[in-house]
Amino acid sequence: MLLLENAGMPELPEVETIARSLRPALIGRRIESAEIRWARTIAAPSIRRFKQQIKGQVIRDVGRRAKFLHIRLSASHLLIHLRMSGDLQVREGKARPEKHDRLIIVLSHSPLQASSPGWDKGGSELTRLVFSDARKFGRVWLTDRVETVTSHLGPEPLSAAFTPQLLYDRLHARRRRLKPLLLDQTFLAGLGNIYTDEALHLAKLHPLRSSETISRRQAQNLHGAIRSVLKQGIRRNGASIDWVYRGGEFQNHFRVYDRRGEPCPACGTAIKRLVVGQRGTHVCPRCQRM
DNA sequence: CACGAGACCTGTTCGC
DNA sequence: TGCGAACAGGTCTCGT
Repeated sequence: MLLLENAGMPELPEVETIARSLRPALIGRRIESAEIRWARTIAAPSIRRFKQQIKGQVIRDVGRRAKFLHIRLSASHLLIHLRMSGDLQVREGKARPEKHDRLIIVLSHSPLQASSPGWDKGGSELTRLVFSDARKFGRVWLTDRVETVTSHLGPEPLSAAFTPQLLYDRLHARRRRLKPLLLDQTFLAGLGNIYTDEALHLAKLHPLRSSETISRRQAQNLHGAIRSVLKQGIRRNGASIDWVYRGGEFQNHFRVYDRRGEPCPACGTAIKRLVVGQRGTHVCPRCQRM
């Protein structure tokens, strides 16, 4: 039995990593059926229509928009948000469903695409795309128009449209503390708790700084820092910590996140943990002053 | 508009 | 060892 496991978690680099690993395994496969094991996982449409509409569609591409996984089908789009504990796996073979499996999509095996030659010669083995999610926060949409789900999102931080000037303008259009603002997906789409802390430290900005006080120079630094930490995260296949561990290794390169009491990589001062907007927040008290 | 608290959920780790 | 508290990568809604 082949298991294609992923870094099951939430921020942009992790979702990008998952999209890249799933793409070759899924493109060209046909959906035979869908089994929903936790009803609330399906955000839209109704479970009945979801099952009915997804059946028979062919997977054309796998990509990402912000933290949404975007699976383009022949006649519609499957959008998946992993939230806190979601994970996507391609499973081959007939193992029993696991405890946290919330949605199981049965795929027909295309003989031209056998992922492991010599295995599964007859194409009789089942292949499944499984959405597992211990905390049940994750959501899945099946829709004709991607924008019905993603229209509220701000700019993609790695796109050409996201410029230092744009960031500066958006920061000055608001009067909010930097950390919650960067986590706000309508302001910028893709950052989560880890990469926000990392970017603010790299830019030497305090998470409580008010957005309209940021200078052009600081906005430029923040812009560079955001792109830098996201690219690094992708290069390292995302971050994996605690019990939701999978393949990434960016956790071995954190500057401040989850490093309370450890030395700042820039100046050696002990990292502090505070709570901002109910989220654990990590700062170097020396590098990041108000 | 900005912000805090509470919800939604389960599992692991911490502190006594 | 046991047990409740605290905490977790996200986002939504409500009240101030």
